[in-house]
Amino acid sequence: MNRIPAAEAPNKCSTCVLGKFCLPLGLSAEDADQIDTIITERVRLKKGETLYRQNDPLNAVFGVRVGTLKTLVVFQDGREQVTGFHLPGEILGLGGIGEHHHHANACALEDSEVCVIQLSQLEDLARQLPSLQHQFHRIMSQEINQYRLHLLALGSMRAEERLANFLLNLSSRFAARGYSANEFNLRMSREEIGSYLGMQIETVSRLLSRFTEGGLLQIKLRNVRIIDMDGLARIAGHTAPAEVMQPAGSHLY
Amino acid sequence: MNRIPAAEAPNKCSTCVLGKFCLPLGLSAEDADQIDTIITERVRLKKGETLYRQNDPLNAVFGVRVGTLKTLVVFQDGREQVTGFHLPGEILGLGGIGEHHHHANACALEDSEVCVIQLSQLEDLARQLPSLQHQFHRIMSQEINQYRLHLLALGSMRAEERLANFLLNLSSRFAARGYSANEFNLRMSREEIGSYLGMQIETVSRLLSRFTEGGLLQIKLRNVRIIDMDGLARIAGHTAPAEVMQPAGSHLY
DNA sequence: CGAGCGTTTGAAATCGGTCAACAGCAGTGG
DNA sequence: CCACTGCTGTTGACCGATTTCAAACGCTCG
Repeated sequence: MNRIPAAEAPNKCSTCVLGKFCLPLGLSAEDADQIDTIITERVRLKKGETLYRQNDPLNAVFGVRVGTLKTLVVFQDGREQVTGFHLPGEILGLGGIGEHHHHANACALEDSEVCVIQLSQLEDLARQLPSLQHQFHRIMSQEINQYRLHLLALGSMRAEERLANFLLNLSSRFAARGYSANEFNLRMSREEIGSYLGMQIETVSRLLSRFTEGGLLQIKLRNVRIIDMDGLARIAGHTAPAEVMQPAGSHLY
Repeated sequence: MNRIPAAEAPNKCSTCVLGKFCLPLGLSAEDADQIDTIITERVRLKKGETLYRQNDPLNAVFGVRVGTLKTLVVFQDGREQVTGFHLPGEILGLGGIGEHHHHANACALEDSEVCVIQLSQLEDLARQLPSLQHQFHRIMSQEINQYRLHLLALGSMRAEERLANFLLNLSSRFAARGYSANEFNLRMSREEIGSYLGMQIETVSRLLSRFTEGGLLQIKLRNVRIIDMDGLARIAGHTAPAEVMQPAGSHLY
């Protein structure tokens, strides 16, 4: 792990291309400049290095600048589960804010770099800038929502649906960042995918083979090429919660 | 649904017995008084009534005052999943703050009453009161954490473990509110439990029977009496994430 | 008292897990 | 450059947990 003082870090939040995924979203230029004052440093991680561990005291949250990280929880009995994969612009560590301790281990899947956001300074600044306060709440809420979708997948989808969903989700996140939606490299192993999706590594492998046989995609080790996006979406099934038609007058809030 | 203006509502946050689970936690008496000014009204719900629906615009979040509610998500294809059961003192609606729309339907499992917390006023007040800002973040973080635990259960536990966990979780929440940890009435049906835990209603029923045969508990319809808390905990298995021993010097945050 | 719902129980089918063997690629060192 | 080794991923056979289908039971409420 390699700490870089902010002074030596040439890139600022106010000009960062990831702004639209990250903390500065929706802030005016002046407000975004203020954020630069609280990003005290950045951290470089080599593949496999750990950013924080569960139960570590939490003084900061982290914005992914470069690379990919996974978060995973280790249980008393040694079992572990991957709880998320984090791409550039996404913020790590929010789940532990309440208890001032991290709830998961964060580990780099490839050489990565994260911005350190000191929490106390963020909270101070959020009191000055309603737009930042709002964005901070938005990001926490987004985190809740992401867990919620993952939870829905684990609770109500079959393995095949979960995996199709996972691939589509990755695809759209890459696309949002300007990469190809149809071809990308997985940064994680089959084991990590399986852990994340609540299935065994063999099941992941078998399903990927089945998708390939069905002409939905081509996969060679970690290189994925999606051939039939619609077909995959059809398998993914009930991806999104329904847009409910509102029975008039039946609800007030 | 029955709205009650604050003027007619005798109970205040500052004196509410649920304060230690709810918004006022950790606030000084003066700060808690301030909260009273933003709780504009309360809402009474009859069993089965809906407080809000997914996609409803979100202007307020809700503290459960009396009763129990469930939140559930309906998918495009009609399938639905229960995402949470909410006891007095718990706050509903946080997941939707970011998008200003509710992500789930909230529905009363029994006659209930909730406090309406106007979001814009809460955010204004949070800028004035650091302790409230902090508590608000704590509550959102707690929500993240709750989803996280549920997610871990769905992703890495067998049906038996999930159900044992669920019962223990309910038990401790009742106990925290001053009710018996060993005997309580479920407010939800087998169907709702199954949906929440990602299993079929028949599986719930069979497992409950198995627990009864094993001398772990007695259950008659919705009345549960836990006989062997330790035995149940043993089945629940890896309930909690491990308290990781920290290898010295290997992490900075 | 009967209807209807929620719950329990049984039997058969299926999905996914477990165990085991093997293939393929990567890195190491001779 | 090529064996050797180890790790990751694939595939097959079998097993078990959970689902599915079906039927019966027993509250609760009109």
